Amino acid sequence: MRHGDKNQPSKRIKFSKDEHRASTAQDYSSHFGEDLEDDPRDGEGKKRDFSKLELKPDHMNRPLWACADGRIFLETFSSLYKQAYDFLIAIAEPVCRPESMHEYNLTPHSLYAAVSVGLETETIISVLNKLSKTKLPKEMIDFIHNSTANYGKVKLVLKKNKYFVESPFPDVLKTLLKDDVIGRARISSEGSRGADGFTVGKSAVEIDGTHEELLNEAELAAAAEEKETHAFEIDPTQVENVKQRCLPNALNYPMLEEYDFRNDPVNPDLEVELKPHAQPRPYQEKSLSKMFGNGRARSGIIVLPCGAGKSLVGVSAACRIRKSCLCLATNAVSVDQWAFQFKLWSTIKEDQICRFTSDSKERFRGNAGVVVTTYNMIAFGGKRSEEAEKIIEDIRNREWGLLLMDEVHVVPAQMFRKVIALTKSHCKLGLTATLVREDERITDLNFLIGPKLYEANWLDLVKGGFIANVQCAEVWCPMTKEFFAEYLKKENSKKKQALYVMNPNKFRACEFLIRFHEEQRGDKIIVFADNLFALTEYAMKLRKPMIYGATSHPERTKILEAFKTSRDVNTIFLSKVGDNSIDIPEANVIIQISSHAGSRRQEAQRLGRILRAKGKPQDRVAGGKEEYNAFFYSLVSTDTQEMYYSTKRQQFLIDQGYSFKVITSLPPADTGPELSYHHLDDQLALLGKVLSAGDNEVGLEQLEEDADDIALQKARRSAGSMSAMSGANGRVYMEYSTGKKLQGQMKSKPKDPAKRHHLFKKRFG
DNA sequence: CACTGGGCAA
DNA sequence: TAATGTGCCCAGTG
Repeated sequence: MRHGDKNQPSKRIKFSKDEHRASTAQDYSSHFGEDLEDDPRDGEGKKRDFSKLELKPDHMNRPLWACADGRIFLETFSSLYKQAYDFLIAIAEPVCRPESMHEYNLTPHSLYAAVSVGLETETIISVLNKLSKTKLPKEMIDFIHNSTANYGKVKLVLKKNKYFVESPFPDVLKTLLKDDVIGRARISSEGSRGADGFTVGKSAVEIDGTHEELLNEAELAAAAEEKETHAFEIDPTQVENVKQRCLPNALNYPMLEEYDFRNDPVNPDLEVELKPHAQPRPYQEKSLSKMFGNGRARSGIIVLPCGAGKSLVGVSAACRIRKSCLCLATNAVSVDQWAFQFKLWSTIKEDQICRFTSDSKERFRGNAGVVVTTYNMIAFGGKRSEEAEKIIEDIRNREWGLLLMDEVHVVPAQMFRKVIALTKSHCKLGLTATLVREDERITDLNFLIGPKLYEANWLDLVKGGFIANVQCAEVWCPMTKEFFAEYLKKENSKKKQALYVMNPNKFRACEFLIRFHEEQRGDKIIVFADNLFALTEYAMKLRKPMIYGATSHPERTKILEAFKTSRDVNTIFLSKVGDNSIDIPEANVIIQISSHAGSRRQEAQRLGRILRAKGKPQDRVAGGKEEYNAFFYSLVSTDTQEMYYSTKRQQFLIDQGYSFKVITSLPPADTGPELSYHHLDDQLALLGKVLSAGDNEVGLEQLEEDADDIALQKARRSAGSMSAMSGANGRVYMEYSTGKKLQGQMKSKPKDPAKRHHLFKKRFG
């Protein structure tokens, strides 16, 4: 293959075949070197005048436009697209990847990531130049030089539970110590000191013969030079701040965090390996090669879409490092799943792995093991149970080979970021599908964890058949006259929301889509509603089961099991409980009726629920044309705030290259009374209900009735009756009040309905 | 074991 | 946009 494409440079190489290509600097140069000659005009003086940029004579063969401000555009129809993509994703931040033209941005952080995975300054410049239609702007070349000049000069090393800033260049350490934050973070320690006051030592450079293929020549050369190192110790609680000060946008000596795990005699080995059936897919292998590219373990972040097998990447990483591993997840369900994944993919024994959550406090036997727990458990600030206290002490005092962080986009949060300082790890690997937040903190991950090591392109994985091919659609539902009139009257955004979510036309579109997918295609459908009033109204009216926060665990399991196995249960309604960590591989259709404002992460996460590949790749290509096997509908009431939010929400997926088809004609015009709310009377009744829903001023009688209703419903659900869930008794579920006291009551199941009723009387009577 | 309350995140 | 609503976590209670 490698030799074959030399002769056919214009032929697009298949995704799976070139996964391992171009993963080192040499590969990039040699590959492009064969296709394109260096621009002969490179020696000339660089032109500053941007408007007079000249195209190279053979610009047609080159896919890039590089701008002086750091933006880079890639023509996706170029014969060199695939290789250029691999290169760009390594050195630049993808801004937007629509069908024919991608936009990337060269930033100090993206270049930090590039050099972190082994690319050298000159390689970056020469490959860019070869791919560019024009001579590279001088500004860009200077920018690359400046950004990468100090790379690799400083390391952060963990030794015997102490953190050291290490460098072969004592002058660099002096420079760093001039910084206030770093100066204050320094701890003077005893031991051998050099003339500069730094600890002097030799860095262990031993190359494992069996893994030489992982090391390229440049890295070997660099390793050979590394004879003497100087170091100073820093306060473990200041590691985060020190790393931040060293970043490209500050002192510009980004610290390398690598774990030479093969030469760590201090920490006991963990005897595990991958099972033979654990065969990483090409992109998983590629992720791992970025992490382990030079035979050591680099800290950083790997971004793979939902359903693409992030856990195998995590488990593989743990199996390569073969030291104790602390795995963090966002909730208890995830903790169970991770423990399961470790047992599924690796040879880990039952007593080497343990879960640490509020109701499962296990300890592993032996010197090394895997602990799976939650961010909450580590960061918890309150008083701990005695047992938890003991375990947490052990976790804090231990030196972890790998800190594996699931859903790593949560780590910048005030509370969760503490886990980095509270635990001592040689290597940190963060995994996520959605590296976005609606605040500005996502860039903090650069110093909290490390650079982004790899990011898969969703559409490439779709083409490879690894994730489902989803048709995304935004369904425009005009507001009914009456609902719109009320919408315009209301000041309160909450009431406005209630109106556009409950728009009868939206309900009818939803009902139509459910029927269509259930009856015509035999699909399995999830309907998402962020808002509990809408969720219950829709679910009751359509007689479908629903799961929300207060749904008990046995009940959830029962509903999911029915959805999975029963031909009669093909649609379930989920509140935002379904956004994360409920695993529903059967579903292939999503209908969103209400969402959390402009949350891009939620939108992507929900889409992720149906990304798990359905069927075999070959089944999904009909006549050479791609066929959709999953559907994602966003129902939007036109001319309302929802339109604005919807656009915002979609941005992440648009940036991944997805496009949303707009549907304006659902349900079809000739649809009549077979769908709900056909008659104006019904619509007006619904309107009345919606309008009173947001009211705190609910009469006493109403409250009492509600309390009864709620109690009855909950009792039925606890008794496990599916018919109650689906509203088969046909009675109105409940009026909804946002009154604080009532809400408190609604959340939980009263033990004795009669008594509860009495309490209500007391409270409000 | 089921439920409560305080705290946190998106 | 700010404020809000929803869900999950932990520990403590009977």
